[in-house]
Parts: sequence; C-alpha cells; structure tokens
Amino acid sequence: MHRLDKNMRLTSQRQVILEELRKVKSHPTANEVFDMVRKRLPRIGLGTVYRNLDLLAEKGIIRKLEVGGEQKRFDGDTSPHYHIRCVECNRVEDIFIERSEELEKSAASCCNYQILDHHVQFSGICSNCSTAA
Amino acid sequence: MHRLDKNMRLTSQRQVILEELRKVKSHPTANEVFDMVRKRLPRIGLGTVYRNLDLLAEKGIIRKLEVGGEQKRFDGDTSPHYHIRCVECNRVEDIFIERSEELEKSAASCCNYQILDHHVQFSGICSNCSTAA
DNA sequence: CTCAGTGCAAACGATTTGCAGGGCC
DNA sequence: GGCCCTGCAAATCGTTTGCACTGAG
Repeated sequence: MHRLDKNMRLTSQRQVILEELRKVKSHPTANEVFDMVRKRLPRIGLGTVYRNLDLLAEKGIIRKLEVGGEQKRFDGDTSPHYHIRCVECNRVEDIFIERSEELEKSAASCCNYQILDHHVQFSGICSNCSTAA
Repeated sequence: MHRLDKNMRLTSQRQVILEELRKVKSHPTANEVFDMVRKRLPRIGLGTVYRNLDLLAEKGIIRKLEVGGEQKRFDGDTSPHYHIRCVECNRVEDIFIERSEELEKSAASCCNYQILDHHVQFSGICSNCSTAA
C-alpha cells in the first residue's frame, strides 16, 4: 500500500480491495469490486467496499471515474491518462495520450476559475462491438 | 421548438420545459427544471419532466451532461462547448474554447475504437468560492 | 377518434448510513 | 484499551415505470 494516514488502518479488507483493483484493467464498478473481493473474503459487506473505495480515492491511492452511465467506476492506475467508453457495451478503456496542458491554459483564459484539473472522456464503439454489429 | 418527429406531440409541458431550460445558463438538474416549470404548470409531475428531458436529449434538441456529482444536468445550448465544475459549490459553467480535433485523432491512433465524440470536463474553484474561502 | 403523453405513486438501483460488535495499532 | 473499521440491514436519493386518464393531431 502507498502511504497511509496516521489514523488509517491497514485492514485485510482494505488491502484485498486495493490488490484486486490493481489486478485488473477493466475499471470495475463498486459491485464488480465487491464480487472480485468476495472470492477472497466471503463475509465482506458491500458497504465496506464502498467505504474503502471512497477513502482510497480521497487519498489519491486509486481514482474514481465519473464516466457517464449509472455507476461510478474505479481505476487502480493513478498515472495521468484519459478514458474511452464504448457506447454499445459500456466497456471503459484507457487512453494514454499526453495530457494537453494547452487545454487548461485556454480554459483559464476564458473563465475566472482557478483550474484544478481536467479530464477528457471519449466515446465510441470498441472493436468487439463493431465486428458484432 | 425545433423539428419534431412525426409522432412527437407538442404538449404544453414539453414546450414549457424547453423554454425554461433555454432561459437559463445554469445547467439545471431534472429536479431544478421541475421547480422552474412548476411555477407555470403547477400540476406537472416529476416523471413527465424526466421523460421529456430524456426525449429532448435523444433528439439532440438539448444536451444531457454527465459532469460528475450525483445528478445529471441539462443544457439548452447544443452548440459545441466544454464545461467546468466548481468543486466547492458544484456550479457548472460553459467553456467556449475551440473543440480540439487533435484529441480525437491522437486517441484514434492509440486504441482501436471508432471514435464518436469527446468531451472535456474541467474542475476548479469559481471566483465566488475563492473569495469566500 | 386514436394513441402519444400525462399525473400519480409505487418500484428500482446505486449508494449511504446507523449501530453494535471486532480487531488493528 | 481506544477507536477505526466492519458486517448487516434499513434508509436515502435520483430516476424509472405501470396504469388509467387526458388531450393533441
């Protein structure tokens, strides 16, 4: 685990949630994480999964994605990158293109916000779905 | 109203919802639209508001925003533009910078998706909140 | 007249929360 | 031993939906 707050305990639940999330590249929902983790910790509760995902995201150890659709998704990879979502199957994948600093500059010059961050969200049709159609 | 489908009727509810949405630049949630519309049509139901907002968005007459936070927001302005959300007060405002076609090109070359669209979502602190803090 | 659209209320799905007990530090 | 964290279940919140009725075309 990265660094924990002084008062943040290293419980087995927290550890397993983080391990499982880092294993996959699928940007799972809380429920999917729950299912993954449940195989190793059968008695874990869904509430615990939600609480830990939120906490880990707050600490910057994982990333919480707001990529549209109904459920939030989580990403164990915190390196800067964008995302694309398939409008057919809702799969979410990484887009590793260089973060555009130009974007924040242009935005800063046309509104009076102190800009903190930006994210680019692509949508499209994945190769799987385009062959299926 | 723009153009309607052959089978899409021009009800007063639909008309008022669109009018009210176009009046504001605040990117209201469904509930906020409901409150705005209710002043003119006191007996309208929340379900009707949801149904019409979804329908209008589907037809491309308005835009449905997935900008993070819990509720979806709606934008009566369909011209291409980005958005910024204040992390303090959750206000959402328009960012009228040129749409970057470069982004979609770079994304296309690093994943095998047929790219349909992209949206840039900025986050920051609005002038109101930064003076208040 | 017909059928898309409505009001209403109940249903739903994702997420949050209260609480009593458990286990990390 | 304190108190953060857990499991569990009930509560909450945004949104959707079933149904009988209404009104636009």
